[in-house]
Parts: sequence; C-alpha cells; structure tokens
Amino acid sequence: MPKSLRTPPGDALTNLMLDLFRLNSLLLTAGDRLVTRLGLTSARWQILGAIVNAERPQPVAWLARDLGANRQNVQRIVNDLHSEGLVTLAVNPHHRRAQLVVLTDKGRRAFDAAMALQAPWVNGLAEGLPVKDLQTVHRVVTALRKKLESSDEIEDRA
Amino acid sequence: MPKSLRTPPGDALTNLMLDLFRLNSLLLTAGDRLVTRLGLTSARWQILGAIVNAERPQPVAWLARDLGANRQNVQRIVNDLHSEGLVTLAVNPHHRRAQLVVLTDKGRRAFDAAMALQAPWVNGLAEGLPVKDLQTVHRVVTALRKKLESSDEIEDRA
DNA sequence: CTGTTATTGACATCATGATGTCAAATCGCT
DNA sequence: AGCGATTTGACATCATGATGTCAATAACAG
Repeated sequence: MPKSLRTPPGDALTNLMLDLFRLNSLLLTAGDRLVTRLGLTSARWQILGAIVNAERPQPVAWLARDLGANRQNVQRIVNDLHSEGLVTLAVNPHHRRAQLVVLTDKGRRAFDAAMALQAPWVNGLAEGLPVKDLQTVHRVVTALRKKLESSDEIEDRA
Repeated sequence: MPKSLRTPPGDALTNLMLDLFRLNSLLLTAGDRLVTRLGLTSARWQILGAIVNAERPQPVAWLARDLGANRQNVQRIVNDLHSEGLVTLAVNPHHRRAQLVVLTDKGRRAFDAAMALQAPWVNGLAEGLPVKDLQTVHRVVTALRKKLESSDEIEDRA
C-alpha cells in the first residue's frame, strides 16, 4: 500500500497523533486522580479555571466559547458546581436569562487547593524536559489548533 | 499568588496542557467528520487500526492494552463492529473464551477508505510545519506518556 | 492433581463530550 | 415600534471513556 500518499510532514503528524490521544487520556485521568479528594474532576477543574481566568464574571455560553467546548456540557457542569456550592449565579444587567457565573469562597478554596496539588505534580512530570522543546510543542499545538478551528469555521459557513 | 511554586519546565508544561486538550478534542471531531459517511467514528477507526497493525489476530484484551484503553470499552466497540460485519471472531486455540478479532473484507475496505480520506486531510493539516518540529513534539509527547505510564504502574502496585 | 492467582468477556454505572431541538430573551435592522 | 436573526439556557439522545463486579477460563505453584 503506497504510504506515499502522505507528504513527509503529513506522515510525521500521523505518527504523532496516536501518541497524542494516549497522552491526552493519561493527562486527564492523572488530573482526575489529583483532585478527586477535593470533589473535583478534570472537567470541573478546567471550568473553574476558566472562571478564575476570566476575572470578569461571564455567562455560561461565554465560558464555553473560551474553553472551545460545547455550551450544553459546560452548562451541565456549571449546574453541578452550583448545586455543590462552588459557584453562584449572579444577575446579568445586560441579559435576563444569561446569569453570570461567580466563584464562591468554597469554589475559590477548591481551585487554589487544586493548583497547589498541581504544582509539584507538573514539576515532576516536566522535569528534565528542555523549556525550549516544550515551547516548540506549544507552538506546533497552537498552529494545529488554529488550522482546525479555522477550517471548522469554513465548514460552518458552508 | 506565587506562581513560583512551579519550575520553568513545569510552568511551560502547564501552559501547554489546555491547548493540548483542545487540540485533542478538535482532532477527534475532525476525525469523526472525516469517516462518518463510512459508518465509522474516531474510536472505531482507531480500533480497526490496532487490528490491522497487529498483523496477527489478537483477543480484545490485547488490543485494549496496545491502545492503552480500557478492556471494557474496546470490547463494546468490537461488539459493535462485529454486529455490523466489519469484524469476525475466530476461535483461539490457546484460550476458549478469548476469541481472536479478525477484519472482514468489509472491515478492510472501510479501513482502507478511511486511510485514503486521511492522507489528503493530514497533509493539509501538516502543511508548512517542519518535520523537525513535529519530531520534537513526538519526542516530548512520548516522554510524557512514558512518565505517566510508569507512575501509573507504581500507584497500581501500591 | 489441587488450590491460588491472573486473564478474559459480560454486565452495569457514572462522567464527559457531541449533537439536535425548543422557547425565551436579546440584538440588529428597518 | 416591529420583525427576523442570534444568543442563551433547558432538555434529550447518543458515543465514548473510566470504573467496579462477576463468572468462566487459564496459568502456575505446590
């Protein structure tokens, strides 16, 4: 079978992808284990991070866009976080339905605790890897992300 | 908040992870779209790939180990593939319960068709990215994977 | 040969993500 | 002001992945 259908970069990227999927799965389960005793999961943690990172309270749909995730799933997790008191919903002066998601003290404490656990974990994981290489990885990952996102837009318009 | 809890590589890896999750999600949905008209999904495609790649027929549990996935989920998807005629189960002379998973002609055709769609897609995606950088990415990803897998083993023994 | 352990498939449960639909609310244009 | 398009949350469905349990089978130690 002619593997020559692929260009050299295409071939290199193909070889990369399976390992990428596997790394993603490993990172998620490691993250789950890391924060499980805080009542968090990777997904909840990620959403708390988006809330913290935004600085200004945002409605759910905006958080979802920031994360590149589906509105509906983010909504479900935010609802869970709300019923567990990690998050409150504040009235949005600009939109009656789209309430603003705000961290509670409990939510802030949970997020800080997660970050405190994350630091030594990620330090160990990254130990021995040149920062230069990690930056290269970041650059390539971002480039691929941009390409996929822009082709998504093209297909959406179609 | 002292970000100084993290080493420089740890910090670089942290910055990388969110984009990595997002890229993973984008790749999976792009893969789904690519092969959906073949009756495939990313997960099914990946499992067909593992069967092809193994050359010798294997039972489900071995395929799962090759993929770094859960036995139970691979089993479910293999069952689906079986009921759709992409795969047959052959008697294993060494183990009465653990039947061997074998591609049917239909399964082979579906896999080949998927790869034929994948080539131009991945070529476009990888276009302009230096092979050298992609190799660096692969090296880093593999290193991280190895670290996470070995620490998994340690925790399993505990 | 026997008892213990490991492997394997079947079954079940839950968390997450993708997708579609709907009604309410908002926005933009006229 | 009014009307259509867009945004948003609620609800539902399905695919996938992680996890646990169970019984059948196999492998191994004695």
